[in-house]
Amino acid sequence: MAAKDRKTTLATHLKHAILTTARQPGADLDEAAICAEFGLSRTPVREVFRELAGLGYIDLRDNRGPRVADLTHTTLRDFFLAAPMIYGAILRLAARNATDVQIQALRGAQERFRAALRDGSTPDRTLANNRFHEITGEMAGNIYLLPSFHRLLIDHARISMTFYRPENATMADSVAEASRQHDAIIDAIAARDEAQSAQLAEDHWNLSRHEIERFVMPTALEVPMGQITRSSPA
Amino acid sequence: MAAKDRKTTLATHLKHAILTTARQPGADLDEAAICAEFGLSRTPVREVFRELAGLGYIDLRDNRGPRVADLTHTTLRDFFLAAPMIYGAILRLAARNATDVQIQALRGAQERFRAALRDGSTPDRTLANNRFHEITGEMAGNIYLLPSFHRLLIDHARISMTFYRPENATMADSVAEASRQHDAIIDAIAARDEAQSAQLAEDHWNLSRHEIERFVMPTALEVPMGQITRSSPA
DNA sequence: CGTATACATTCTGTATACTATAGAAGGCAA
DNA sequence: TTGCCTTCTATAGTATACAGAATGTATACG
Repeated sequence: MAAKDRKTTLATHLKHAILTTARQPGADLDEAAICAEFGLSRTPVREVFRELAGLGYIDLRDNRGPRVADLTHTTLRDFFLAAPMIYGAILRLAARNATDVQIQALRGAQERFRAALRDGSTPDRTLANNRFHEITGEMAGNIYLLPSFHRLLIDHARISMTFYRPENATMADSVAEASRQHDAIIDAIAARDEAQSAQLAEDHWNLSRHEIERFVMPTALEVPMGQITRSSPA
Repeated sequence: MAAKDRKTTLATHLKHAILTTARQPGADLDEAAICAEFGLSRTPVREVFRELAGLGYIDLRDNRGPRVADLTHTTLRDFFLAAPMIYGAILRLAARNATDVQIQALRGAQERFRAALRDGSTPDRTLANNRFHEITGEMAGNIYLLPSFHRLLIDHARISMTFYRPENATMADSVAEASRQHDAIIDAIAARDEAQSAQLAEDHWNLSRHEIERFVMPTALEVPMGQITRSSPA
């Protein structure tokens, strides 16, 4: 019995570590080390690897250790193309199909998100936000859209790690605005207002896109030539 | 070396068998039997199971044997909602991103599809058609859309098995029309005409949808009451 | 005669031992 | 000295044995 628990623990640990970039994109996963750390033999560990690979968290290569899924400028471009469409569809369907129980779950997730904004760490905020959107996916309940949606959420979370770190007033404003949008999304879903829900998906995406653009193209350092010691994070 | 080949053989065998409904939706997979048939021990077989589960071919349940992914009225409803959007996006991106090599590959796939229509079996046609569309997915090359696209293709293939069996003139016409649409799709992609490509996706989907509707709601048997011996296939 | 419980059998899950392969390092030859 | 080939080592992959869970059947009791 304990073994199955350890296996689940490992899977959720890896998911969280990858979503929060505690394990960074492209990082190698050491099978032996993980076996030791979680008290599992190689077989179940490898099965977890395959499972996470199917979900898009990690990449498997033949005769080589698995790696955390990469996150490059190419994938980011794909992300910008796919996200608005999928997010819109998911929230529209969420408004159409959500059950009362799910709406309560979404309210709970938003409560935890707000709590994380108040007094949580950056990973806490990212995971809470991720959970909120995962629930909207469960509400939509379309088995064909969910796999793409989940992959988008994975990379959205990883990018978010940079901007749920409210280092300045602008970011703090954005995060507060995102939280307000979450509330509006809950209301639209509860009211079964598909059009409004889709509109909010677009708004929420635009806000996020703004942050992502700032992540990709950060404002240049305003330092006179010759004084720069390190370039801005890629 | 041979073992890895057998593993690959098993994976492709299962994929084909599931796509062509040789293994029917919901059917149990007997681990021991498959081990014996493909000369593999349980470990690699189970890894293949997990891989196929990630791709959407089969479902895994705890402490129970795996099953071929189900195909019910619920999933069919999801299919109708998601397919037009994803197919449209994929073909639009295919027109945008296709390389010359890929276009040649698509031409080859269409050639094989035509050959299968001429003198192939129903599974041959289904697999050839599946391959054609898989290549369009490769052309689009958007890692976030592909997982959903692949799941749609799996179930599209399984449904197609009923209507690539040209039992009457209407079906034969539809299949011929589908083939012509494939040609048009190749032309649109080669011409980098995104709008035309998206339009053809919609046309192609509508044709397919027509067949699927006939699959779901077959025309009632025109037999006087009291003479019916067996109902039409579900 | 029906139902419930206990036991047995079968199958899923895990651990460990063994095999194969890829990468690295060192040696030999040019 | 450098380039290539060979060998060695570390790691991925496979097989098998063992443990545990679930289901089905049989028997006993109500």
